Amino acid sequence: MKPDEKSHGGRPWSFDREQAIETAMQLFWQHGYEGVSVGDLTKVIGVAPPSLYAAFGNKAGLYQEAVKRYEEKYGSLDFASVANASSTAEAVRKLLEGAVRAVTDPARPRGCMISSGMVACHPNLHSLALDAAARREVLRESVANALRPFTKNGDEAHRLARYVSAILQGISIQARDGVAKEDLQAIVEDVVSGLNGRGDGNN
Amino acid sequence: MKPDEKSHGGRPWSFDREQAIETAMQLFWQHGYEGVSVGDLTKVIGVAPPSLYAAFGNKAGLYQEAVKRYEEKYGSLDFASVANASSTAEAVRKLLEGAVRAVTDPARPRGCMISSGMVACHPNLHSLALDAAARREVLRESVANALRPFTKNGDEAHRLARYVSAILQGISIQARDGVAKEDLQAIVEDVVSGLNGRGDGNN
DNA sequence: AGTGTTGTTTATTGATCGCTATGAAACCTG
DNA sequence: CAGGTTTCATAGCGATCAATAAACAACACT
Repeated sequence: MKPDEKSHGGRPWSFDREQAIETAMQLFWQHGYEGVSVGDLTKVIGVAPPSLYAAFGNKAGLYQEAVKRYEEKYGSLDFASVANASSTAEAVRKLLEGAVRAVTDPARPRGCMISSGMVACHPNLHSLALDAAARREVLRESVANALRPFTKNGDEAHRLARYVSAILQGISIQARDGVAKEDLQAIVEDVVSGLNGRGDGNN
Repeated sequence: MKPDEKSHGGRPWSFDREQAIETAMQLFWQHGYEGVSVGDLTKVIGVAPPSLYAAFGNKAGLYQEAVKRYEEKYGSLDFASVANASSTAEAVRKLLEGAVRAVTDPARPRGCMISSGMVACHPNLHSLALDAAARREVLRESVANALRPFTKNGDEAHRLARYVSAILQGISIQARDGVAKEDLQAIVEDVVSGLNGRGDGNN
């Protein structure tokens, strides 16, 4: 059984499941899967190993929950702001400016858990690497969907989305490296000015 | 003493130092520092731990040698081809096309050991992470130098170099994810066409 | 109160981590 | 060959890895 499920009696959980996931997410976000041990997790969460294993199965299970939480609460791009953009360039600017704000938020670990997470790992963790790649693919797909109204066809949307995704990944790595927010915004400016000058009839 | 240094007698090395570094580089390149154990290294290199430690000091020492070798033999961009470019856009195209060729070379691990290496790690390895960030910084600086002749001033070169570096990082991650070479080339096309249309007087 | 259920605590498990002490083996010089 | 030097392979170091067995503690229901 997991915390906060209805039970037929029994000792209550001594820790909040959501808060444990939040804490684990922060650690994995900052140091990666291989950079965080179960010992680190139990120490920071303030709970003994058996409780973690009872709640999440194993380390990978907790990681998956952490990534899920990240996607839901921190990792999503500002697709809403794209809706009322007046051009491709403006739409891309909205997306990228929101991403720059997110990856440089001083209240959070730097970078994006999806765009620059699980880039390389031990062969035993290959399935986790595949999952990470799949999440980047999903992210790219959602970018393509958001940009679709501004493109001639679906192919162009997908192509543009791959370009934008590359920028997101680069911005994420540079944010982790400590690059200043203004420098990341300058990248966005370069992207946008390139799109503006292209003359594709959508600006 | 290290392999291939002149000695006053003694048992010869049973393995070639350069080849050991090459093998280690392949492993670190593919799986990252934390994704490769000393056991993996000794197994693939075909040598017992004490020999590795005698030759390289410790795991991090071998890693540094591996990165050095990577930078010298695999990681450098094609700056020579930039020299005779006729515009900013053409110069950037040369750099990025060379990078796409490199990160998708079927004879090598995918991605770039610098651009998308050591992105996150355990706090104990923080110095290695700093080193990785510094190498990305050096790479960006060399891109700036290469593009300087095509820009109005140094600031513009640095700014453009950061943009190009972000693309390199994105391309590297996507290459690791298995994205097709043509799709990565399409990203380059988008970058170049953006630079061409910008009308900065250098195309 | 008594019973069943569930989570917690404590103390480990076997495996693997990075790394090394020891002594035999293989080379040079004389 | 003998003496000196250096690397080798064996074996194992303490520490940490992810994960768990067993016993205790805290709840709901009867």
